[in-house]
Amino acid sequence: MELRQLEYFAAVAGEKSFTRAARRLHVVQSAVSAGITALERDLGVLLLERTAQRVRLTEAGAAFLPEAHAVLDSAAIAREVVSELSHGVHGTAGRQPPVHA
Amino acid sequence: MELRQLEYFAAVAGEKSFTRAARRLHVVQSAVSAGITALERDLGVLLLERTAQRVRLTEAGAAFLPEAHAVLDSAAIAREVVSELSHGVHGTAGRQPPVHA
DNA sequence: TAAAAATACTCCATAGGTATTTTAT
DNA sequence: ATAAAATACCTATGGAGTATTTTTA
Repeated sequence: MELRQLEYFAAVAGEKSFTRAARRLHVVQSAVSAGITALERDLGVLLLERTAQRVRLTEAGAAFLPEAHAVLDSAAIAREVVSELSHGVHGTAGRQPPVHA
Repeated sequence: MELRQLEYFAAVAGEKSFTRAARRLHVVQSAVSAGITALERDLGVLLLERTAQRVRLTEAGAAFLPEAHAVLDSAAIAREVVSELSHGVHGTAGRQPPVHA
């Protein structure tokens, strides 16, 4: 499992399309296809049902999607924490306000 | 940021040693060194202070460590969710009990 | 036939291994 | 002299791109 693959999966699930997801991710459609396939192979389950002109979540995909988002969210927070540190925010009062505040 | 790098970082932080972390991870010491360096370059901060015979967390490293664990934990949960599904657990009652129950 | 996903290929980045060097005790 | 991390080098894997094929509505 790789963070990039989770991003691809979340994008495809959101767009319900490999092609549109690829556009949004600024990569090529075949890269998204390969990434999702690799993730599915790694997990040992199908996440997406590809019926031409429509992409649907499988049961496993539906269960996995919120977890994938959770991983991506925590990764974003991890990055923010050090970013804030190196930008001079040292207090431990609150976490969300990313820029202003 | 990659999950593998977070595993390396967590292991080094836990062992306070690149060499012992490498043993625990079943990879070679230079791989851990390279992985941590890549993570530090990606984040733009030093995470570990290497003084011969001792590895210490920097301030940024100390702040990052619990977040790294959070990412790894959520990734493990994501994996479990689909694993449980494909092993016949369909109910949505509770999450923790991984095997028995 | 049109739109979308999969596949075949090529290229390049990088992860990991071995061996060596550097550094501090 | 020892122990540990960094570095140099090599190889293999795989990620992403281009082009093409397959599929189905």
